Amino acid sequence: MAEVPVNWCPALGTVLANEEVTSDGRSERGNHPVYKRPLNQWMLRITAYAERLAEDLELVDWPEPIKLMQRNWIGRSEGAMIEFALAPKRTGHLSDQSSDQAQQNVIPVFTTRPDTVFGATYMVLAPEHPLVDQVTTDQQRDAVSEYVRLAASRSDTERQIDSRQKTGVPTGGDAINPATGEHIPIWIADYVMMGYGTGAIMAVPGHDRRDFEFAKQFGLPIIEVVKPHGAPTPGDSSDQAFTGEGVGINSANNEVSLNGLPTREAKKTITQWLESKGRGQPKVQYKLRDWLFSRQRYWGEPFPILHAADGRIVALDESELPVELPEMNDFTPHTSDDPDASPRPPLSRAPDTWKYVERDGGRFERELNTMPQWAGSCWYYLRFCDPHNDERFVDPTVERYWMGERGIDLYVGGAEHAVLHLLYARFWHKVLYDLGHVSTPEPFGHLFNQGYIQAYAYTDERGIHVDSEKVIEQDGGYFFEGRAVSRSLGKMGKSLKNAVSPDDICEQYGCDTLRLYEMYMGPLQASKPWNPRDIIGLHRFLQRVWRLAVDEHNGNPAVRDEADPAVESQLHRTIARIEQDIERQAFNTAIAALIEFINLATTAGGLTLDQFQRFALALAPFAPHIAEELWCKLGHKESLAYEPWPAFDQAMLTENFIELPVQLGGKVRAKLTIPADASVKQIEAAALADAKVTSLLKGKTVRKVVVVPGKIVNIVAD
RNA sequence: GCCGGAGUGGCGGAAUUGGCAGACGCGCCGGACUCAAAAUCCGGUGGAGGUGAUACUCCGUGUGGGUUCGACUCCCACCUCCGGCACCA
Repeated sequence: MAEVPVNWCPALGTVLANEEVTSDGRSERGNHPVYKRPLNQWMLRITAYAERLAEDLELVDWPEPIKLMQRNWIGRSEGAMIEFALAPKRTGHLSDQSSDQAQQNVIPVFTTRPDTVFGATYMVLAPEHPLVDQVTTDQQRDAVSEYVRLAASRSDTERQIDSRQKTGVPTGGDAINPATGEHIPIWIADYVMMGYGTGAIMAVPGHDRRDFEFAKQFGLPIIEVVKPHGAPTPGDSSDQAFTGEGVGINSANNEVSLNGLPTREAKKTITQWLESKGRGQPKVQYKLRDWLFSRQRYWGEPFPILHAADGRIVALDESELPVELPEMNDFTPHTSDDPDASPRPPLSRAPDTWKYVERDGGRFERELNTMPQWAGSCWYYLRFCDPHNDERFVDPTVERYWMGERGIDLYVGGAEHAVLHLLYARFWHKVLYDLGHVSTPEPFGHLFNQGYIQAYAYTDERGIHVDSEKVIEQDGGYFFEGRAVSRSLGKMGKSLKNAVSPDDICEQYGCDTLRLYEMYMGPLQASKPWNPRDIIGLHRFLQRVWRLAVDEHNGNPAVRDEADPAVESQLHRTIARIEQDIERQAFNTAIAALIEFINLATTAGGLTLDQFQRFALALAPFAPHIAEELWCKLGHKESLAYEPWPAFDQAMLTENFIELPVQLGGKVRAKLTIPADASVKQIEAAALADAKVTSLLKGKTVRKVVVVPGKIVNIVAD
């Protein structure tokens, strides 16, 4: 538990994790403004697993973009921690300070480019940095306080929006560059974040874009200490910083020189030297922050924690678990528009019988915050393996059976969970793995990302989204409550107010049709627009199936006695196609195969009982209800769910004769019907003998004949 | 700005390994059935030219180049859209 700056969302009445706040400073759910403010909250130390969370991505079969998003979020960077000593204040009285503070007269910074330390011409502290007060001189105190006050009043979002123009003020204090021994000024500026590294930087304007902009703005010295490989001379006073790797220049003192060293070696050399002087050491830094784990919500797992009157925090005994939520009439969160409203967890209104616990003669108050929704999703997949076990959350044998060698075989989920659920669950799983409760280091062996469903969204003249269900189209424009709105395509959901309830479609067409439509829209991994107009096609398909199978007048099965050979072989082909398509998660083409088959069967005059049974089994994964109904109509008492997948005969898939296109110079000019097993020589002879081909080749010389059996013939002639 | 993904008919999409671009569905057009409509069934449907109709010809997978007998598919450069991150030192 720690008092830390957290993301407070008054409109939701709760605090949120970093991962739940969008880059424009709003809540991921609901799109409400989020404010930073210090609060005492529970945190989970996910940072302790940063290294393994990044590294173990190599163990899993996941889409590369998702792995990349996690790696970026974890943000591992290698560099060095370097200590800059504070110089005695020019006008100050260092002796005034207590020895305690004097010992802390050093500012540690993290840098990925320790090799540029000779070019560090100033330092910058974040406005919130604890040393700001100490380094500031009396002359600068007013300016600094004013800047700090201003920075605090601006939200992160504002800080980002104004980021083009750098701002800052000098503190008047100096630090000593450990490499050059020179005094360099210490500034404060909000382009340095308190939340990353140490909240302070060494500024190397010659080789960092941001430092360069800042130095230009405030006329600070720029020294070049790295030149690009192969560059003849140290650069002129260039108009931008060289941030790449190169060769060290202007970088030597009496003990160490980086001149002539390539960046990689220079880093190593200078870090070793700094370490020998007790001024630094190698360091791996992560962007990942600890996970804010408290919410001011009713619906969340209560913490098994008690607070004593004297402030002590004690955990409940295992025998007292689980803590169940109290019955409450009003469990709504306390929401507000006021950024300064204080969080009031709904459980603060719980009955005293729940809220207070007597123990050893003392009265304890239960923790009133609850866990976020992610707590459940971090381990539900384990519980699903063994849901009725009342001894353990999952039996080890059962866990090994289901979670196998590398976790869940196929986990389907959207990319929006990349740095939320998929990161959190991996973290918990690793903790459980370390504690010996699960057998694999990773929970999800194979991840498949389905695409987003997109839908039209509408914004009014203020750019605010309006309920798309209430938008009407008129004279080629779109209107909401009489006002013109503009249309765009976006991810369907609450934030764009363009969600469509599937209930209406179920109502109108049935859920088999809905299911078919969703699968038929396109590839599972692709984002695709929701277009209700297309639904009718799938509904027609199911109706055609039913009409073909059942006599409309008496409701009896309508089957023929003799199988049509063309239909029979097409059925084998269809089953084979569906098998392959399911294997590669191409449900859209599998359904196309089913439709093609039914179209053929309709034209051919129906199916036999046996054919219909096989068809029903092939249809079942896509339209389970109607397939069951069909199965029943065909005379079965038991569900088809227990039937094996219909077999197909490989021999039925191969044809005796095939049609082979013949190209002349890459353009199809003729078609050949030849035995499927014809040799290359035979195909070539047949192609050259074709009447159309010979007429087109008249007066030309054949240069080359390319024959790809079963595919194509291409004749090159001039 | 950086990192990812994607651009194919009027629309959603197909083309499994470099081998007939546009499967299948929607929409649209025409026909059958009907007093009529709906539903259903049958046929047509990338564009341009061409024909009495059939033939047939040219163009065509975001743009420009390249590799190849052959490119939606591979390579280079660019454009547009979507997603993520964004002063991370």
